[in-house]
Amino acid sequence: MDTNSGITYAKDCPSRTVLSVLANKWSLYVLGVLSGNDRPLRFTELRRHIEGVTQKSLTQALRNLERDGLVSRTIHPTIPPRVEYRLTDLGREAGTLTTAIADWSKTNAARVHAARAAYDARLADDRA
Amino acid sequence: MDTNSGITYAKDCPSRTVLSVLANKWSLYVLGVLSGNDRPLRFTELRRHIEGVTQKSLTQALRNLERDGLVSRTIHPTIPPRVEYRLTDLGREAGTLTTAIADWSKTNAARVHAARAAYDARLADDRA
DNA sequence: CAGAATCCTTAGTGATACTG
DNA sequence: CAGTATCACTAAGGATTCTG
Repeated sequence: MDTNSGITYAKDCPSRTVLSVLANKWSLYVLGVLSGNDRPLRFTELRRHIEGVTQKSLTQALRNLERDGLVSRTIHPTIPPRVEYRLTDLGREAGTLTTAIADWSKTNAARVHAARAAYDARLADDRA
Repeated sequence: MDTNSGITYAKDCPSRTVLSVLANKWSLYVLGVLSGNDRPLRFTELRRHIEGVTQKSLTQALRNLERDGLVSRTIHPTIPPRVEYRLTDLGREAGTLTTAIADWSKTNAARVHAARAAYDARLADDRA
């Protein structure tokens, strides 16, 4: 009997595997960008929209998302090659959620940064 | 002029600083657990609810969340010491969003795992 | 263009021991 | 109890080079 009605995240909880993909810096951005565009995007386009991501990290994020069925990858065997990424239905659902987080982050960034500055100031005081 | 109406995540975008905290494995769980309980939780309680987290990682996650004003930390100067963690108003908002993600992960874990298995099987085929 | 492969640096994680 | 401190280790990330 647990008197606590709250949530417990067990090690083998299947949701944790899913969360590990979503709780990733670049995955969040990829979902965000693809959600914001209804047309499929090419690799370099995607990369242009996510400043600071390296080709390696973006490739990896896209592979993980593809693997989990959130993103589909279409290769057009032309020269030069053309690869397009789009959200699957599953990905669109997830995108809605992660976009909500991104939006919240944007509108509350000031509050968070203020809290952070105050915290850091307090720390500096304590050290002095 | 950009013909693309989509989102771009600039390097200096303030939301990215916020996202870096939320896009963290343990932070998500902490917010989830604290959202699920309306009473404040102690360190070890929190840890019991998040299987597999080390004391170091949990401490770090809690510090980051406290720093960003999402979690408040109350020290009761008793012996033995008693430290309680609770969500701030800001944290409660964020918790709603991250809990939505956790819930989605839980209900869709099967679909994701199926996609993953299919992907891995295809890979194995290609290698053969 | 869209990557794969390589090397290298650093950040994250775990285990252990110690403290107010 | 709720941490801090330290060391060892692994995994993630960056820079660069190469290829169909």
